[in-house]
Amino acid sequence: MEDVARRAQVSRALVSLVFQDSPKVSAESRRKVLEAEAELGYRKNALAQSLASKHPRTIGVHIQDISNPYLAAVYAGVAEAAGKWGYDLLVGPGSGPDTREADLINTLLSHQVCGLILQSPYLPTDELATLLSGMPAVLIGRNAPIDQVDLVFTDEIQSAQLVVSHLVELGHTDIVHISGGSTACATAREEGFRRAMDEASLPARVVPGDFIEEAGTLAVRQLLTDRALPTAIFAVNDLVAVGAMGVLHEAGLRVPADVSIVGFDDTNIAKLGLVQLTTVRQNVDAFGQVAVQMLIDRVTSGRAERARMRMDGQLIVRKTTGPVPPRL
Amino acid sequence: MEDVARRAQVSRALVSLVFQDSPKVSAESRRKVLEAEAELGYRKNALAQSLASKHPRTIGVHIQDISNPYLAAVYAGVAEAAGKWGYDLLVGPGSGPDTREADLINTLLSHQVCGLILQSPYLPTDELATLLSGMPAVLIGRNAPIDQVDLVFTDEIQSAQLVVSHLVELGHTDIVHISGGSTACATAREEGFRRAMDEASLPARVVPGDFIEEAGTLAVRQLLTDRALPTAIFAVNDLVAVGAMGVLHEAGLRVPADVSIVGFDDTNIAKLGLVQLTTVRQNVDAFGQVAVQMLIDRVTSGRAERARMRMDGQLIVRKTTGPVPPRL
DNA sequence: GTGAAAGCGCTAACAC
DNA sequence: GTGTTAGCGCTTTCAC
Repeated sequence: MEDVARRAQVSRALVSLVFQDSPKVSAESRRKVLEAEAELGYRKNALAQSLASKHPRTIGVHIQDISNPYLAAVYAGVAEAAGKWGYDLLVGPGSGPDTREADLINTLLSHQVCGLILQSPYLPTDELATLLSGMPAVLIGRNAPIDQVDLVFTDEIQSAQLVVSHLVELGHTDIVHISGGSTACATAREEGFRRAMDEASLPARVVPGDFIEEAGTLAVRQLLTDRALPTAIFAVNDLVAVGAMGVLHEAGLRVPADVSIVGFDDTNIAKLGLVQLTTVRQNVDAFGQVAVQMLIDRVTSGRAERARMRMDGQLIVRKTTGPVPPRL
Repeated sequence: MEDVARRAQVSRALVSLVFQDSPKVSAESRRKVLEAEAELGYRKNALAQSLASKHPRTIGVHIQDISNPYLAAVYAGVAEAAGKWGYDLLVGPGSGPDTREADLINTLLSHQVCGLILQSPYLPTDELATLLSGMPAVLIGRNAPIDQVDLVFTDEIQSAQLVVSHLVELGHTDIVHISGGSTACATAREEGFRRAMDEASLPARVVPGDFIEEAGTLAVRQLLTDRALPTAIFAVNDLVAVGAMGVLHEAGLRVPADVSIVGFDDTNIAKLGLVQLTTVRQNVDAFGQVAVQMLIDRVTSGRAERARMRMDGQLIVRKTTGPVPPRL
C-alpha cells in the first residue's frame, strides 16, 4: 500500500480512503490511485483491514450439509448477495454430520468475522446461544428461540399441509410419514404432518427414521413384513423417499400405481429421470439474499430485536404420486 | 491476551509463547497461563496472529463442486489432516460451476493464507499459474503443469482401462463412451478410453457430452434414433450414466440385460438402491491427507520442486454391468 | 526463562 | 481534500 501511495504520489491515508470509496477524495487522486493499484497488481490485505477496522467486512458462513443441493442453492444466494454488498465470505471447514460444529464456528469467530450465517441442524439451542453470545448471526432453516439471532426458515407446517392435501385430493386416506428423528427440522415436519392429518380427520401413522436412504428402505421393509403398507408415503426428505422407492420396486410394487411417494427438499435426486419424485421445494433463491440483508442490517444499524422470516414451501408434483389404487 | 497475562501474573510475550507451545517455557508458567485462558474464555485472534507472524497457520481451500460426494470426501480428509497439524482452514465462497474461481482464490489470498488446496477444473492453466505465482498450492484431481504447484490426482488412464477390461471380459465389443467435454479431467478419461480400446483392438466410439444428467439422456436418445446403440456405455460420470439409464428404461430396455452401463466417481447416486451403478471410485481417503502434507511440507521446508502423487482408481461392480446379450 | 519494545498492513481521528 | 499520528492484537528480536 505504501508502494501504491508512492507510485500515485499521494499519502497512504488517501489510498485507504480510495479503497473504501470515500466521497472525500478528488476524482484526479482516485484515478491516480486506481491506476497505480492496477499497475502494481496490489491486493488488499483483508487481515490488516479487519484488524484495524471496527467494522470488518467479512461474514462467516457455516452450512452443515452442503452436499444437499437445497442448501448449496441457499449458499449460492448468500455468496451472490454478499458480493453485491461488498462483503467477503469465509466458510468454516466442515462437511458431513460428524464434524464438530462448535469448533467450526469458533474458527470462524477467531477470524474476526463481523457476523455469522449458519445452518446448524444438530447443535443444541443452548450451546448455540452461548457460542454466539454477542455475535450477530442468522440461522437458516431452523426456528430456534435465541435472542440476538435472526431467523430465515421454511414453514414446515404449511409444507406438510401441502403434501397431505395433495395426497388427500388423490383419494389417499392411509398415509405414513417416515420421520427424521429429533432434529429441529424433522420434528417440525412431523408436527406438520400430524396437524394436517388431524384436520383431515385421518389417522397419522408415523414411522421413525433418519435423513439417510437406509431409513427409507428399513421403514418400508418393516411395513411390508407387518403387512401394513399404506397407499401413500410422505418421507422426511428425498433420500429417504428414494430408499422407500427402491424397496417397493424390489418387492414388485409400482410407484405410483400401488403406492404414492412424496419427498422433501427437491434435491438433484428428485429430478433424476429415473426417479421423478414429487417433493417440496423451499424458496432457496430468497433465503440467501434475506439472510445476508438481515445480517448486514443488524451489523450496521445495531438493531437489537430479533428478525424472523418464514417462507412457504412449494409442492413440485412429478411422477411418484397418483390416485389411490382401488381396494381389492 | 493482556488480560490472560495479568491473570496468570506473567507478561504478554510469555502467553504468546505458551500458545505456540514453545519449549522455552516452564511447566509452572504454562499451567498458570492455560488456566487463566480457560477461566477467561479467551479466544485467539487469528487475524492478528497471521498478520504478525511470518508463518500463518491458515490454509485456503477451494473445492469447486462440493456437492459431488467424492469431493466432499476429499474435503473431509483435508479438514481432518489440517486439524491434526494445527492448521486452520478457510474455504472460499463458491459452489456451482458458474462462480468466478479467480475471484474466490483472490479472496482466499487476500486473507493471507499460507497456502492453497484447490480443485479447480475450469480455470485455464495459464490463468491459474499467474494467480498462484509465488503461493504454495496443491491441485487436486488435475494434472496441470505449473511450477511450484503440487499435484494429487487419480490415474484416469488406468481407471478407464479398468472399465474397459471389465466390459471386455463380459464379452462386450461395442462400447460407447459419453465424454465430458474439454475439461482436464474429461479429456483424460476419454484418452484413457481410447487407449484401452486400442489395446483391445476394438473401435473406440465416443459421443460428446458434459458432466450433467441431460448429457446422458441426449446421448442415448441420439444413439437410439441412429439405431446405433452399443451393448455397453461408459459415461464420464455417474450423473451422465443415470441419465442414460433413465432413457433406456423409458425405451423399454433393461440394464444390464440389454445394455451395460458404467459411471465414474462413485457418488451417492451410484449407491442408490434404485440405481446400483457399476462405477470407478477414487481413493478419496488418501487425497486430503496427502494434499495437506504436501502443502505443509512445502511451506515449512521451502521445497521448490514439484511433488506429484498419482493414485489408482478402483472399479466398483454393482448391478448395471452384465454379460453381452446374445445377437439376435 | 522472562520482560520490554518494535512492527505486521491497515483504518480512523484529527489537524492542515 | 490531504497528510500525520496512533493504534488494532499479536509475534518476535533482543537484552536481562
